Amino acid sequence: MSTRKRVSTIFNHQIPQTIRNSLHWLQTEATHLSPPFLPKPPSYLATNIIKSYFENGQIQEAQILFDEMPRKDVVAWTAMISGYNSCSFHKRAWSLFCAMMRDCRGVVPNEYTFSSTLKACKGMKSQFCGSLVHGLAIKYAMPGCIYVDNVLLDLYATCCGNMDAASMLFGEIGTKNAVSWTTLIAGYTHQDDGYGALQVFRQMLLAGEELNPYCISIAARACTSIGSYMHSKQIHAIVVKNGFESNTPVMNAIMDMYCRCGSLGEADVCFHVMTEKDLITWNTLIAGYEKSYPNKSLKIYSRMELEGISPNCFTFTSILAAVANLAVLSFGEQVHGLIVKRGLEGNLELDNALIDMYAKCGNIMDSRKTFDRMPSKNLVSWTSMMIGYGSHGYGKEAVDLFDEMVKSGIMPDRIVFMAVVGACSHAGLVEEGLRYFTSMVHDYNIKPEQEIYGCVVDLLGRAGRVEEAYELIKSMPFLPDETVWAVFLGACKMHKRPELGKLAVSRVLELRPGIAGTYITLSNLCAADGNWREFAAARKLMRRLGNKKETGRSWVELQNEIYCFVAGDKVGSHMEWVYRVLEKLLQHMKDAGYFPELDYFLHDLEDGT
DNA sequence: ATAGGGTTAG
Repeated sequence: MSTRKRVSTIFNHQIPQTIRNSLHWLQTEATHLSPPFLPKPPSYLATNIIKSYFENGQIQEAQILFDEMPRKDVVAWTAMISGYNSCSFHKRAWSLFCAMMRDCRGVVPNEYTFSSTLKACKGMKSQFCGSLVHGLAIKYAMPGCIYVDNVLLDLYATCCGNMDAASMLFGEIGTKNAVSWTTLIAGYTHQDDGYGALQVFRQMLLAGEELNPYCISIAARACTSIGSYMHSKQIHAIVVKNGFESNTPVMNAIMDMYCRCGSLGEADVCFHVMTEKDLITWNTLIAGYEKSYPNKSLKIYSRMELEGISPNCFTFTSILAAVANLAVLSFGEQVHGLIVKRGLEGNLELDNALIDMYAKCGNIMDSRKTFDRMPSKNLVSWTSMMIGYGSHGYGKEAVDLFDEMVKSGIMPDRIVFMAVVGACSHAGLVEEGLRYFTSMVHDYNIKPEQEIYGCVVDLLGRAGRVEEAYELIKSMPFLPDETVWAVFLGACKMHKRPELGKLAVSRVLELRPGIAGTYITLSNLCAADGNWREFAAARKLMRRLGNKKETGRSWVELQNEIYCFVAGDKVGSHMEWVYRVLEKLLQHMKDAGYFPELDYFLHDLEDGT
């Protein structure tokens, strides 16, 4: 059925048969009627219909009706602009605004038009269009209208990340309302500046502005980015005090906040107390457990299915991440199956999660297949694929992928540089890795921070260029943190450099005391050096700490069973098999010309750690 | 008749 035909069918259903003719008649012929007899202008009706078309997702129908309107007033134009916004066709909304301004019939935009158009600019993430409209808005004397002011604020804060401009605009708003405050706070959280956000939140409370659910959930989000338990508790208290405990979106934000500052227990309590859970409630808890207790994530998911709640893309992204953490390929394949069955294939974020899952479960081929199948990729897709290649030792592939990505016009960020340098590091491609590091700083003007320095130190360190790594650390434009020293320590250990190693240990201990693993490394370094007195001292220090290094566990999956074991394990009926497999592996290793490094292994074992 | 702020992922 052609679209035009469908339009008339819908007309027949929704409004009387004659309406289309009447519309036309009213607009062309009825203008001579005197006021008391003048019916409501016909464009009211048409505009209403346009609105309801958009609400039902019938976009083409709306456009056709609009095109047929003989006289388009500003309200009709604005309804079209906001309609296109509502279905995320921001570019269409923008071109409608341009068309309206070009229209020779001289339609004058009003405050509604400006707020809708500015929203479209935000949707397009176009600072350029935004400034343009800002200028026009000033020309039409729009600032002063709170709706226009707020969306301008939103544009500068959330879309351009220009908090200076945003604060200035905020200061210029004469009578701020709750939306102004929330928008400013949201801008700070968007910049990951939780402290800035909470500061504004505090000012808002001091200014006597009344609290509302929107603003509470955004404040909770600010806490999330700080990761502070104390602040979280305070926000939760505000929720209780103001009686927002029954507001589902607010409680979702509170749960998310607890999950992200590591208080899963508190999140769980909130979850059980909530009487009205929505899909986001479930998704939040599943995502919360994904990192530290992936199996629990899966359990919550199955309970969700039992309660008849239908999962969406968000749910499956977290589930895939949980499966990736468990590294059980057969689970991952099942989840992939579920996604296909639910018809959720082709979602960008899901595909990204699939790339990551297959790589972490050891199936790099299916990672690549997913990657190649994607109709459009974003930076995360490329990065996930590179990380996958890196962890599988395919440095060359990662490097090629990086170059291909740049050629396809995607702008690299610091994380993708970490991915490619990391991949070079694991594959021994030292020169390439250094080249990317230099390129990041010089060609892309990205300021290096701790993490990327850690990657480069690792790159040099692994390759045995320990001195160079040390020089790099010394030349860093800020004080290296414990992660950088820990990476360096690994290199010293690997290449038997006890002197530099001890230096690294002392730095790590200064910056982050209380980690048993550091003492173990220290003692091993002393042992390798033959210095048994220092060895004993290090071990003693560690015991006084009373904090045991978490046992390193290994597992194999055989015929739907997972067999878990630790070094030196003797119990369990399956251990006999484990040792048999181990012997085979050792033989393969030796055949390939590798010999086990026992130095450190023995000492680690001795403590029963 | 047309306009507003709150869940992903490397």
